[in-house]
Amino acid sequence: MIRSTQQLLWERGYVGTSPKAIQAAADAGQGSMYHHFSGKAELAKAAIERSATELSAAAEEQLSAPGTAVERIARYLERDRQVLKGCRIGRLTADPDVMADPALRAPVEATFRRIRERLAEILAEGNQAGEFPETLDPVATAATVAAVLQGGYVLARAANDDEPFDQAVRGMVQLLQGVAS
Amino acid sequence: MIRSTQQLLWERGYVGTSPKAIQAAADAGQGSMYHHFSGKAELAKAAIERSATELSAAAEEQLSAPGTAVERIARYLERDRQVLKGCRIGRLTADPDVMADPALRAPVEATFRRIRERLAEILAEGNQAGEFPETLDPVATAATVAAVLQGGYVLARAANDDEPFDQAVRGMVQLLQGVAS
DNA sequence: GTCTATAGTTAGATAGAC
DNA sequence: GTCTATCTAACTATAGAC
Repeated sequence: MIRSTQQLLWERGYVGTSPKAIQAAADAGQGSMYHHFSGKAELAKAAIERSATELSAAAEEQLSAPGTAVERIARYLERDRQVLKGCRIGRLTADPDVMADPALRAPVEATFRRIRERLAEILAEGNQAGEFPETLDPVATAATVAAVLQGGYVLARAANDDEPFDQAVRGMVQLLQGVAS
Repeated sequence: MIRSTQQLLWERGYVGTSPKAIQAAADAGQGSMYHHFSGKAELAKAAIERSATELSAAAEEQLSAPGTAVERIARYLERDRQVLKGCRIGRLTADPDVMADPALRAPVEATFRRIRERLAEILAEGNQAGEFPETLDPVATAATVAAVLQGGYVLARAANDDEPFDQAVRGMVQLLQGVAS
């Protein structure tokens, strides 16, 4: 049931996902759903938190791998993704009801904060290893890397084509390699 | 009425915007709305097209200004924006009903295509002026720049704070300056 | 725990008077 | 052109039986 909610939130967002749709997707009755959850918001909270955890784990997989900072970030950016489906967590920022509910926004905020911190850490390591010129700001660059991903999804969905995403990622990797050389 | 629809689409998206809400915002009756428009979709089409036109014009203002490629792009990225409200056009990519309707998706697609092309043009000019190393790919870098903006909005909304947007932009500008030096 | 019935509310639109 | 009345369906939840 949580899994079905995750899927529906990904595809249709919070406003666009009805309890009835969740029940149909999970093959569960209304009574069942309202027995286990107080309502749509609580179910969404569970689903968002699970998606957030899964996403962080997936990111860590590439980011904790060995290699230079640029290599690790490039692997993170270039990992296989379902580009046209967009980011499960990022898309929630477009949902006013999610942003308005602290319980729903918190995991979204935490996920991106963690990813930016992790990227900044890696970039700072690269800095210390002499991989980058000292002028490179790890925190700002980390935000840029995270933004390229989220923005890449937006551009790809607008175009109904993976290409803009792939270009954005390629451009970002080339820039990092450019300043690292 | 179109203006009210633009505003509501910006704040609540297509799924989250009801005809009744539009009428209330525009201080118009139902009869009036359904006289001028066949329904929600047609009204949304008009609103999206107008927002797209306005956005393209605003972008062109910075991009057509004099200066080096990096300067022009930096001015575009750093222009004053209502960051926490997100991008009026970009947020529509999270709306499955907008993406599913070719008439509604078309202006979204066209807007981003135009902006990416315009950025690529400017970067190519910078290349020809010897501003960048030859390895810089104008098309890919243009997608990266556009993505940083869209992703910056996402990060800022998730954090409920402008800062991640500003950091992402700053990181992007520094990278461009870095490869240009 | 799960089911069915019920209920108040809104979404989205049509009809016909003025 | 605009207004009010009306309509069907969906949304979100509660109640109470089993």
